[in-house]
Amino acid sequence: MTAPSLFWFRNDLRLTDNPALAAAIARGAPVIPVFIWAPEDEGDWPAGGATRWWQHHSLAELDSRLRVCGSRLTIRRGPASQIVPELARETGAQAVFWNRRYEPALTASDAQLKTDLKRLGLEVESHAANLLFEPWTIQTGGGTPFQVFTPFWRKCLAQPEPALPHPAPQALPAPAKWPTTIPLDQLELLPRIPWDSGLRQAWRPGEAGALDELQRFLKQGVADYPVERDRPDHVGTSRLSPYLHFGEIGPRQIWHAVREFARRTAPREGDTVGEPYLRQLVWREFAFHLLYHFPQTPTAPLREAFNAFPWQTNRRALQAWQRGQTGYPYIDAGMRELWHTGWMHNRVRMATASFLVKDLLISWQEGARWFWDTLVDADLANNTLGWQWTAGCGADAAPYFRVFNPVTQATKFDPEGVYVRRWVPELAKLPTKWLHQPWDAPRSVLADAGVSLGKNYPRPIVDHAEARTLALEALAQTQRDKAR
DNA sequence: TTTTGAGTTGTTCGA
DNA sequence: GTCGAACAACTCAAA
Repeated sequence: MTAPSLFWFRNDLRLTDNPALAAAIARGAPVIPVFIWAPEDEGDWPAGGATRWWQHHSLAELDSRLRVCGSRLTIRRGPASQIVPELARETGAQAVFWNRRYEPALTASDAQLKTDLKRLGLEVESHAANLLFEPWTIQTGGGTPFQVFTPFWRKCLAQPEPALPHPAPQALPAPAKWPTTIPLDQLELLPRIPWDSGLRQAWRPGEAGALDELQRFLKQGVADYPVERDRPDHVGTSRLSPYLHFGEIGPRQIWHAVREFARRTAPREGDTVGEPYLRQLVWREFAFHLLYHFPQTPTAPLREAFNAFPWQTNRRALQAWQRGQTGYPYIDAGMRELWHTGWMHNRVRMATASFLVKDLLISWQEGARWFWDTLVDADLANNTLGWQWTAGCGADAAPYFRVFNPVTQATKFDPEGVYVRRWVPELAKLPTKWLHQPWDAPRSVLADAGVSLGKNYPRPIVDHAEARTLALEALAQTQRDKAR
């Protein structure tokens, strides 16, 4: 009887295009798929509530998919440095397979574990699955990491095309005896008080959900993406971010599906259907590249001048922002969409982030923490890049004078107010003309719409024009201090 | 080494 | 109402 192999599932909860899993199967020995729940291994970034919810359902779906292949998922509780060697001993496994992770704490612990396992006489194989280009493979001509997106993008395009995705295995060879598993419920990933109904309505975690979403996007979204992606009131984006985060779909699958779609629908030379979307996919690559090369950035600004920025501590304002009670309907709509569905349209993420950082002068780290806890797609690399970009302290950041105007953004990207009415129902009856700035509405209009400012909807917690001036002064000061 | 061109997503003001 | 310029200066990447 051949000794089995362990396959350790992490952020690659899929059977399709899973190279380490394919390699484990190809080894010819029985394969034992394992998942280890170990929040303590995640360092300063243990999974937030929305992430835990998704994780639970994703694992359930993965287990049923594995069962179709004659296999099953073994679940254990961490830390992984202990559990993996323990499981190897228990099952008599000779080899361990996994796909690589790229977050600083995790690359370090994976490297350590690899060394430890080899010392125990085990074979260990790690594979590339979750990025198109691993962070160390893309370099400037000078051999340094990129800090500006466009040259990074061009360099990526100059690489050989990412490999074609592996097909999903039909079957996994089962061991003679399965190790014991913890029941999924015992991980207690689901909320005790049931606040997750909005999430359940909005999402179907798991590989099948991911593939359906990709098909939906190819059919209805990708061609109009350059315009439609800016409309939070439409479904114009891919909505693949949570699936990508958990690895229920791999970037290579998306890359080649989009390329193939573009070839079929626009066979002309030089046509760029799909390219704007692929560019966004490469922004994700850029985020991982930056996090890998600048591992301090989840908590520290890349531009050190910002260490001296006079961020305010204001619990009441922070809370108003978190709860969608700022008095700016577009901002509140976004924050409530986030709370309700675990996701927010990217257009609105920028506006809400800009509001926290520039209107309230609350640090981007506070915002990043809140997003981390509430997003189903919470991802250290993307979250860090996004917040530092908005705050103006990151790589390739927005110029400091770029302050989003919550009313202008709303009228531009939610022109009929569909988005705001969906998430801020207390304003639903306001005419569109006043919807995005109810404080300017005539009293009679407010009364007719049943809106009583300060009672059933707040007055603005700051005056945007004043806040903008203050922010610009503080930011200009930071620039001057640095220059000195 | 030095130089040059360029850089995701905006807003406001004044002509 | 529309449009272009100003809002800074810096740093990156490549020639």
